[in-house]
Amino acid sequence: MKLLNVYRKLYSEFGPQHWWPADNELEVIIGAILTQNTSWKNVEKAIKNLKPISLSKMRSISRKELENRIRSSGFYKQKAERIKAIVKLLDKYSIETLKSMPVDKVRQLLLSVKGIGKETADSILLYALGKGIFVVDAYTKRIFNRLGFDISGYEEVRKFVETNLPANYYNEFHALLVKLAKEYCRKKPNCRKCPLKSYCSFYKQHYKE
DNA sequence: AGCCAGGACTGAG
DNA sequence: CTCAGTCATGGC
Repeated sequence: MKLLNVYRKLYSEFGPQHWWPADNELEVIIGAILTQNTSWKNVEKAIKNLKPISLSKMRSISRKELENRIRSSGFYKQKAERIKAIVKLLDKYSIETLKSMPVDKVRQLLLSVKGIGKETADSILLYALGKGIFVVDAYTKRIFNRLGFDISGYEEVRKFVETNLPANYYNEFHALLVKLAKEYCRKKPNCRKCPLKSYCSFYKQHYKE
């Protein structure tokens, strides 16, 4: 099973996912932090509470108030801290500046912020800054392993996709993998209807008669 | 009533 | 490098 065929199958099944759901780049960046190990539903309320907060207001807002506004997203103390940290970076490098900088350097900058790991950094690079970076998450690794791709490390998986798929597909592909996981992997019975079941080792082991 | 969400950090082995 | 514990709310 070729990776490009996986993409095609998912796209024809689900269509465009319109990621990242946000009104502007700052919202993508904040959202990337808020959604860490948290369902998107819980993040939406937090985003809503932050809507009236512009970037300039974000600098002066007290930590307590920030915590209260994002409480529904869980881990609210760390996340408030992390948002403060990324805003501090944006103080030195504007979003437009980051867009014009080399990918590797921006990735380094993001990873140097406490609370921003690889997935969050790459989400920002791809969905906020429009860089050619593929975002790997737990779903990606799980699905790939079930499809027989024997790779486990974050960078390994990322390189695998980036060498087997055109860069303009990264955006949609990650979104489609999340969609697939939500629809067919998370809830067990749905596994039977999965569009990739004929290639999935998990399906064969648990549901094939 | 648990278990899990569109993770990251820390410490231990 | 892998792995458990921690952080925390809300939906199912």
